[in-house]
Amino acid sequence: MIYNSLKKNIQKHVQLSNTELETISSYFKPQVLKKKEFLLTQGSICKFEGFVLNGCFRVFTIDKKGNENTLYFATKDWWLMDIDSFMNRKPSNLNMQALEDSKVLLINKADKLALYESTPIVEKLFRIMSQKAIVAWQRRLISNQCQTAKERYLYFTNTYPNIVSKLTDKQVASYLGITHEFLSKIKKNN
Amino acid sequence: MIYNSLKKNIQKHVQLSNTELETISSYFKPQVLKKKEFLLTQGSICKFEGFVLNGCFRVFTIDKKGNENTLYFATKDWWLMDIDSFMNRKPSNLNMQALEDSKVLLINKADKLALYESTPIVEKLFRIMSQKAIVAWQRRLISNQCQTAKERYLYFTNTYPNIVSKLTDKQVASYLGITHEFLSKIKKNN
DNA sequence: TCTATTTATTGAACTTGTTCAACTATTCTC
DNA sequence: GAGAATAGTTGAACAAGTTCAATAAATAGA
Repeated sequence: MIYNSLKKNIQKHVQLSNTELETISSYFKPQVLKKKEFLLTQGSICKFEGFVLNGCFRVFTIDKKGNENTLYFATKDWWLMDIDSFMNRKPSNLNMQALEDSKVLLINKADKLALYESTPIVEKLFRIMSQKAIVAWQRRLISNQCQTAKERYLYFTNTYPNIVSKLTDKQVASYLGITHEFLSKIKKNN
Repeated sequence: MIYNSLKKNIQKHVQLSNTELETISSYFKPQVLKKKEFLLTQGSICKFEGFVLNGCFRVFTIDKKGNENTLYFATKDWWLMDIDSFMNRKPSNLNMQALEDSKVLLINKADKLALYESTPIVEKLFRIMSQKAIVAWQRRLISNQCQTAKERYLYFTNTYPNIVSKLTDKQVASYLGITHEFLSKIKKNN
């Protein structure tokens, strides 16, 4: 059943009844994306929140200078969202691109709002998920400010070897915040 | 009334009744800190979530190499918390130090949990606050990866002139992720 | 008000990371 | 399977930021 991994993921964060779990899942619709397809492009409004069933996505921005900066990669069991764009109907700064053939579960805004109303545990779920995300973002910022590119590279490859194996060095470099040329040099004298 | 600014802040995020507002506020207790006093020190467990009534705090970590890295500054109407430590009873990685005589409102964990139970809108409140925080942390990360130290310095001083005026250059540098010597050089050829 | 301490400035040498360009290897695609 | 496009490597010159040390300025205590 395609909803199994979503349900398991939700249960990691909050305790809830099967009925609640069914209600929540029922609002999520599957969508398939081919390699290189975009789920969201910079400038458009994000109309969904997503959960990755399989495959891999890269979430990135392109700044005025034309540099790509990767915010995160999302593989199986990761969430995909641009909260600011989704909640406030703002043009997104983010691109979400499938790095391989992928499948996601999506919920649209009307359904999400309905779910918050009908199933209060969903507020708690997303409150807890958001708080965990904050902790991760704070750690990432500190790591970026205190560690060298080589240290960050080693940490990333050691922590997420199964993600790294799906990525090109260019993509890894854009996540680490360095040029791919420099990453190549880091790898050389390892 | 000391609770006014807390109430106004809450109302910015969610719509709620006066009763709810009173209930929430009633759990928060005022505490006064003198300049240089710590509200939280690295290694101890964070027993509160706080809201700044006046004064200014610096939230920072000291890494293994001994470098101070400032996560954020909190002046009037900002929240102070270490979610990971508070929720999971983990030793905190953060220090929260008053940069001047300050006053905060604090809520402890038992009361916070009681509040989530008794007053469901609090889940929504913190869900929304957390989501806004994620957006801010993502922006900060991108800014750190894509902008030069000078660009970040100019953005910070232009965006938060009233905070910057309370800070030493050393503190600003530790927020920007550069040495204070280099900040001095940036300021010179401006 | 004097002294101790912290903060800010500056320069020189150094390290980290970038840019550009040329080349090689890989992978799409038809 | 050939050609086109993309990704990875390398080197040289450069720019951004650090480190260390010495000095000056500001602040905090007593």
